[in-house]
Amino acid sequence: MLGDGAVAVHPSDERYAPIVGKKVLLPLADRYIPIITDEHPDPDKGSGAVKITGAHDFNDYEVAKRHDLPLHVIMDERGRMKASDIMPEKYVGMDRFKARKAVVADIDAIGLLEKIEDRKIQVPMGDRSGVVIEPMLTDQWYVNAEELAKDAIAAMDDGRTEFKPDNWKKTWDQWMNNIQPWCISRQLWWGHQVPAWYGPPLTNDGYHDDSAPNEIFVGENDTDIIFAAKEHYGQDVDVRLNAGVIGVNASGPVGERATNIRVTLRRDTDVLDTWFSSGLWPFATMGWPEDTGDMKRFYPTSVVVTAFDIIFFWVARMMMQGLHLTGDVPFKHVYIHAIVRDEKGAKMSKSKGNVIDPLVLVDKYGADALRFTLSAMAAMGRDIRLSEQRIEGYRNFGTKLWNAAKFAQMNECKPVVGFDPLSCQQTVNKWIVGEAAKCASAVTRNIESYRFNDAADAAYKFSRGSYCDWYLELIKPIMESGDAEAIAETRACAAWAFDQILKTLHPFMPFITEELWNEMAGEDGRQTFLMNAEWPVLSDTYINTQAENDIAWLIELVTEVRSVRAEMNIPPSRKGKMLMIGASEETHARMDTYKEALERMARMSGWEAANSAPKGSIQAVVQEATIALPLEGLIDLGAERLRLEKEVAKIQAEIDGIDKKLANKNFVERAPEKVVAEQHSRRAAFVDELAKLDIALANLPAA
RNA sequence: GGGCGAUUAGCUCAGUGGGAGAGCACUACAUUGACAUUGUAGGGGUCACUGGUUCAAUCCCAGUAUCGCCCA
Repeated sequence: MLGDGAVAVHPSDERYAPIVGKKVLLPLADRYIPIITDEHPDPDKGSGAVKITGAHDFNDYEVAKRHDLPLHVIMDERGRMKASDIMPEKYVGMDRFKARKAVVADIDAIGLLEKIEDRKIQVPMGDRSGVVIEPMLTDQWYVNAEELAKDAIAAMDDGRTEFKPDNWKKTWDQWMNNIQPWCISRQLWWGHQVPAWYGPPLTNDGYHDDSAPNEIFVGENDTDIIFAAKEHYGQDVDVRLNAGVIGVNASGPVGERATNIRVTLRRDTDVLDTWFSSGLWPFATMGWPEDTGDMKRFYPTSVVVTAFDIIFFWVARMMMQGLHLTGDVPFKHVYIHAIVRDEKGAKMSKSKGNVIDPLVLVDKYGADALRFTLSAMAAMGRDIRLSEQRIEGYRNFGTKLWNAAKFAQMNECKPVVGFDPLSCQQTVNKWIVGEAAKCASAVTRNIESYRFNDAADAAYKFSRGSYCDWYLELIKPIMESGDAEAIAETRACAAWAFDQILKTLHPFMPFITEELWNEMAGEDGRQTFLMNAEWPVLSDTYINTQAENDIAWLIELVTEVRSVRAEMNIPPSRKGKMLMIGASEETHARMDTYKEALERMARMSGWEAANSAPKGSIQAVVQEATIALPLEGLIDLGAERLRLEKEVAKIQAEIDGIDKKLANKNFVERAPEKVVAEQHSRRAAFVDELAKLDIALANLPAA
């Protein structure tokens, strides 16, 4: 109340209309203040008249500005009533809480207190101090952000810097185009102190003129400040820098220019906003303003990785200050990564207490499992709702890798210096070399385009799917074959392919891969740490189509046989002969080549060509061939019939779908030839399979 | 009020203008074999809804519903 500058009423409020423009006497302060109209007061609340304390309330400040009301700051930085023209002497020096009570008591004492109502009001509390914060008008330093923003907006517009994913540019634009002056003064004890110094105004005779505002000197260092101060005060003036007192000492006759003037400057006690200092990070850390080698090499840098809520704070500041101070953008790309939310999808926050501590997860599952999970879930433009089960799944993947390494070691697979993947003779080796090449280029491509989930996925599929599930199984027969040359090649190739796994997985699972990298080398050791090893760049010439087709066929055959056996409940322990009906010469050759692998993986005990399936066998179709597994006595013919009929229905549904398409003239005429041809060949394959299944059904004895 | 995004398997999420996927969960079988923190196989989805564009839409466009975030 002591700092009030007016009483405001709503313009539409008839009750007060007659007295608008008049003045009222402010009790205790003994001042007259005007009655004004403004949109701010709510006529339905209380009396409908609001006292305006411009220097101590945000809303009142706006009203005061609109009506050019005086802004009386009534307390000092310790919350004590400050001596001034408007402050009654009684309250000077009084603490804010005591002063409030004293004011109420004094008003009551002079008989002006009508009533006291209990009201809930919002009071800001200091985060660290825990005390009530008083809104208070003070001098602060501002940056003309609108001006600085122009360059930053332009740099984003012309693509000198790009967002990944680019939809964040809309957010950026919206914010940058509505940017407000940036207050950079912070009342903290830590941080970069504002580089501004205040000096007393001097009259010609060398005496302090209290009525004039202080002089302000800004500079990078003490020398600059003193230089600027001498420029202002005169070269003969002794300028001193002192953190506290501001003052002047002089001697000489009054009315003349004094001699021996000594001026003490006081530095602004505020520090710079954290984001102001942080904005300097990309270049201040590299020796700027010197033209250092680091600056040349790393500025602009390639990418800044951050979260979307930091676009406003850090990214914008780095862009504005970087462009202004160095003339160039700080980075080419801004990768906005996902935010990890809690299981309910809420943003984690310390004050909410829903923070998932990564260290707890690391203790539980390992850093690699957590890191891989985050990578695998980091699809561009989407947040992560962290699922512990998924971390657990990838933890198990790490164990899988460890076991694969153990197997390789048991088989004496060690990296061979100078190993040439193209020299491989064994089909499985040719195949895994090609798979490694495809994996490496997929991981590279996806990392470069910030598609980390796809990169993690490609590395996972290769190491787990291709290498562990198939390759290691397929080389077991070779390892047991006694063929020294084939074994030597396979050992070298298995080690080489495992190295590719370690390299491509290293960004996602740095610890276990580094460890295995070291372990796999055996006593010979490695030339470098894995993290310093060369990233795999494997040419497409490593891809061998013949080997691809061979292994694709093998995988299809094994999968198909496993599937029908499982569906027919044939125990894995029961091996059986495989009869190949209508198989090509190539298939016959493949059956011989992979005999051992098939015995192991498809539970086969030898094979032979046949013209038809014997009674009581289960049958499966793989490409051009029908495979019959004569397991009389073990299979339920009724179940086998049902199974085949289900297959037939599935294939028939596919054919029906394709037929529907092909019957559509518009499709045949307007779709690209390639697409139409593809449908025809798909149909042919299905029809072929259907025919074989029909024969298989016909061969079943009636149930 | 303005802007952005989401809606796909029981759960957490990828994905694509022409044949629907992963991890986990679930079911069955398997334990002298690198691996039970396992293996093999299986079940499970009108890709939110309604219109439009297209020979063709889960995908592109518009609208609706629900949810989330940012700004005022």
